Formats: sequence, C-alpha cells, structure tokens
Amino acid sequence: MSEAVTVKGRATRARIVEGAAEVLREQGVAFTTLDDIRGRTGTSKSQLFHYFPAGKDELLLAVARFEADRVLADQQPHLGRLDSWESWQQWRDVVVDRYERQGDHCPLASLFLQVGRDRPGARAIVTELMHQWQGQLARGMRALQKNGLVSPALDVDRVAAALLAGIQGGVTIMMSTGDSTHLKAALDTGIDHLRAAPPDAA
Amino acid sequence: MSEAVTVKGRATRARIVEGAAEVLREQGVAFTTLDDIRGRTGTSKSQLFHYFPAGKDELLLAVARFEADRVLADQQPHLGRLDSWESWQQWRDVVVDRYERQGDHCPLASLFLQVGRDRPGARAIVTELMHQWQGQLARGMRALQKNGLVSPALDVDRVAAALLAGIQGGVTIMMSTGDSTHLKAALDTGIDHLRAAPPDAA
DNA sequence: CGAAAAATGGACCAGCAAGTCCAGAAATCC
DNA sequence: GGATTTCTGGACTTGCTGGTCCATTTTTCG
Repeated sequence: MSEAVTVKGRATRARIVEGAAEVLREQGVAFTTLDDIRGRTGTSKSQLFHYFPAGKDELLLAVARFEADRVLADQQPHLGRLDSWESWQQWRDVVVDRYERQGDHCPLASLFLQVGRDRPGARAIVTELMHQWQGQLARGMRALQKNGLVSPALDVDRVAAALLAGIQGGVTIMMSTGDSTHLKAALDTGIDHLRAAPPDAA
Repeated sequence: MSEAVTVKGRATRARIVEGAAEVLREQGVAFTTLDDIRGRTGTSKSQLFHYFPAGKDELLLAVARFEADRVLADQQPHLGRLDSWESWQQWRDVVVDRYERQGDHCPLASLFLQVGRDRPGARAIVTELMHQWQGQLARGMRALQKNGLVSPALDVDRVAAALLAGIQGGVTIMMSTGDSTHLKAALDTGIDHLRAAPPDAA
C-alpha cells in the first residue's frame, strides 16, 4: 500500500498481523473484536487503522494471506520431496500432526465466511493456495511415476485434486467433531490408491 | 420444547426456520440479522423470541438441524440403494448437482462458526450427520461386496470415511473457489478406488 | 359464550464494536 | 538541529443489532 514506512512501522504491522492470527486461531473470527487484537498486540486503535486504513476487513485479509503462507510452509520440506513411499508417509504424518495441533478453529475457513468470499483478493488467496498445494502433490505423484513406483497411466491431476479434497474435508470434519479419523482415512486411502496402481499392472 | 402449541404456532415456527434457512443460504450467517429473517418470514420480533426463547443461537441451531436433515434427504433415494455401479454413478451425479445448485454459502459450515461448535447440540448435529452419511456409504460398499463386485478384503469403514472427507473437502473448495472440479475428482476417484478392488484380485 | 392461554405487533432499550479525530511522541531527512 | 513526516495513544462518536416489554388479537376449550 503506502510505501513510506519506517523499520518500526513494518515491525508494528507484522506484530499486528501475527498477533491477530493468534487470537483468531484461538477464539475464531466471529468472536474476535478489534479490541481483542489491540490487547494481544499492544497497539492502539489508531495504529490498527493506520496500517489497515480500510479497517477490519483489510486486516482479516492480511491475516488470511499470512495463514495461507503458513499452511504450505508447515508441510515443508516434505511436501517438496514426495519422491518415495517413505517421503509420502512422512508428509502424511506431518499433515496429521499439524492439524491435530492447530486448535479447533480453521483460520482460513472462518476468515472467508466473515470477509465474504467475493471480495477481490479473498477468493484469490484460497484459489492460489489450493493451486500451489495441488501442484506440489501432482509433482510428487509424477516423481513416483518417474521412479517407476506408479503407473504412468494414472491421471495425476485428478487424483491430486481428490487427495487435496480429502485433506480439506478431513480437516473440516475434524474441526466440527474433534476427531481426526477422517483426515487420516483420506490421506491413507489416497496413498493406497497410488500404491494400487503399480507400473506393471495389466 | 414447550408442548403447548397450536397448529398455527407450529406453522409459524416452521415458516421461521425455513425462511431463516433461505436467508442464511443467500447471505451467509455473518451478514444476516434477525431483522432480515423477520423481513423474509413476515414475523415480528416477539414471535422470534416466542418460538426461540434463547434467542438467535437457538434459532440458528434449529436451522442447522433443518439443513442437516436436508443434506441426506436430498441424496435419496440413491444414497439408500448403492448396490450397483449404476446406482453409485447416479448418486454421484445427484451430489454434484445438489452442491452446484446450492449458492456459495454452506449453511452448516458457517452456522457452526457462528454458534460455536462447543455448544451442546451443535457438535452433536454435525457428528450425527457425518455418522449417518458415512454409514450409508459403508452400507453401499458392503452391498457391492455382497454382490461380488468388490473384494471382501476392502476396509469398508476406512474407505467410506475417506470418501466422505473427499466430498466435504470438495464442497469446501467449491464454496471458496467456485469450481466443482475437486468435488467431482473426489467422487470419481473414490468410486474408482472401489472398482480397482475386484473380488478376484490376487 | 366466556375465560384462559397462545400468538402477534411493534415500540423501546442497552451494549458493544467499528471507525473517527486530534494531540503528542518519535523517527527521518536535509 | 530544525522541519517534516511517520507513528502512537486514547477519548469519543455513531450505528447497528440482539433482546425486552407490554398491549392487543386470536385461538382453544369447557
């Protein structure tokens, strides 16, 4: 936005976004006020509006961007090296672990319900995230094909899309029910599906 | 709750729930006020609180129950007769169609973000819905096994859980991006997974 | 028909949370 | 070092929304 910021300014802005992300993860968007964020980040009202002139929505969008980055970052380096069965397994464990840890509020999901997904920018964030994520999964599957572990006939893009959907749904269900069974089932069945398509299949 | 209701009373209550469900589907929970619901249902404030003494949350919960019932009902009769490949395919089409129609607000997802999933009752509704849904999928898979179309060795419960997760995630992604590719991929890959496990497999 | 209970209309209240404003402190820059 | 810009503090405003209250109408039922 405005480029005229000092070091201190950038630091404050970052502090606000990170602090807001924490609060939102703990309380959920619907129950978080600007004063909660103020409290957590040790800032004043004017600071909030100084860095996010358009108000709460702009701040929430910034948090969404922040959280979206975290999602993929938390899966690295495994997500980037899905070229053997072991690496897939390791990645699976990291995903399960990450989402079991993360309280029971999905920051991204709720963020978009609040901001409204039509907002320019809002939709783009999710779309981009999904695109990246699916791309990395597909790359991993192609690596398996290259290494002769999976049939070259496999429709990688479709299976990657399905796996991604399974993860999303698994997380959603976990958020609602508190049970990670579905997430694990989606991951394991997804990987099984790859295993069930060996290159020497009839 | 209170049993002393007249025919008119029941009708009004139902009108409120159904009208509220409509508005919520269109605008999303975060942007819907009691006055919106009043407007749509042609009721007064006092009626709202007469039928839902605990206020908005109680009303939202009633809507959630209503929507949860609709979810499974909309998939019938197909969901109840998943005993052949054709019936699975038909069911798949119905699911895709249903969710493509339904605007871009998932009533249930947003409802719980607002009410808070810890509320007694809230969690139960989702859990119960997922349980029923998964149960029907598993029953269908067992029917396939019985009919000699799928290996009896298949871990039906896990695969059903994974398929359910895929559907949820597919819907979630569609809500955010407006694209039903993932939902279709999840359904098709899920069914493929069944097809890939014939009873005469080595 | 008449009393009691249920249903309805709508004015009113209260609190909260987003957003505004301006004065003052700190940094930047020439 | 002084002017200018950025940053910060916090009191204040304002609109909205959930919720209350009571008077009135309608229904029920003996």
